Amino acid sequence: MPELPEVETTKRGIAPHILDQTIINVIVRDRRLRWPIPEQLQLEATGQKVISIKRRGKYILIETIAGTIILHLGMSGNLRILASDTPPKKHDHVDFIFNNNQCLRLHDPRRFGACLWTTEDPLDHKLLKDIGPEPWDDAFTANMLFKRSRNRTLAIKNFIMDSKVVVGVGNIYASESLFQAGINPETPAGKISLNRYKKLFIAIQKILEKSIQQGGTTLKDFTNSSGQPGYFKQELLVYDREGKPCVNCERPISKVVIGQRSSFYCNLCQKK
DNA sequence: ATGCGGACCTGTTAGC
DNA sequence: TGCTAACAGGTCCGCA
Repeated sequence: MPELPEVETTKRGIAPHILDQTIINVIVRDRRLRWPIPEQLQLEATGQKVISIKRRGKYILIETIAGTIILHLGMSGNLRILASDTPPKKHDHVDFIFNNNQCLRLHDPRRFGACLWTTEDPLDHKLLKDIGPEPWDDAFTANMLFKRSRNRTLAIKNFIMDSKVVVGVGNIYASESLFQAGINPETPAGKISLNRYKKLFIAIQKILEKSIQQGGTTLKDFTNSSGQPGYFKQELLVYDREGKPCVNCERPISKVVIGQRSSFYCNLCQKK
């Protein structure tokens, strides 16, 4: 479900409800996520006040003095702010109950998500320490993409989806940014010129920004922390538009599987 | 080091 | 209508 814009939308939605609030209870109903929810989380987060809510890549970090809750929504997760007495539904894995009577609830049917606890600097955590720059970091540039891609043979789509290269470009926005940049998704990353990487760099930033403004993309079931959908779907130019006319040339949009993921592109507007 | 494929899951939809 | 197969927004890990 969530790519970076959806995670950012979620973060912005929950932050005002839980910042400076104290966690009075952590209710774990189903520990089974990508990794089991640690018991230490319940023991050590209970009684702690939230001092900041951050996002790094697709991870949401809820910081307290004692440690940090690391959340990942995986493919199907969402976080909701609810009244603390709202009855749980299927796949509601964990509730954080706050002193203001609010409940932050993690729901994740496919269980690819994560809910972890660290007492170290979360950026040093195993899952976070080696990930690449944010799309708006100074470290993320066209030049960096160009240099890092030299001698790489993998498809450009897989290259930009590699979280060690840049975080936050998931399957939807990878297709969209490559369309915007006029690059065929199967092009070997190492064969793309600096000029084309400049276009791609701009496209990635622009698309992610725009999607965040629209509250993310709802394909079927993404909702923000209040249960509202995102509106970026109406701006998708190629994703899930196989056979429909290209907005530039009206040729039907093609679909190809790259790295086991569906990829959409215009065979005329996007060159290898 | 790089690149690929499998693995982890459930729910929904497409197709017979 | 009902069964089955394919597919879905992520990403870690092991192997060649």
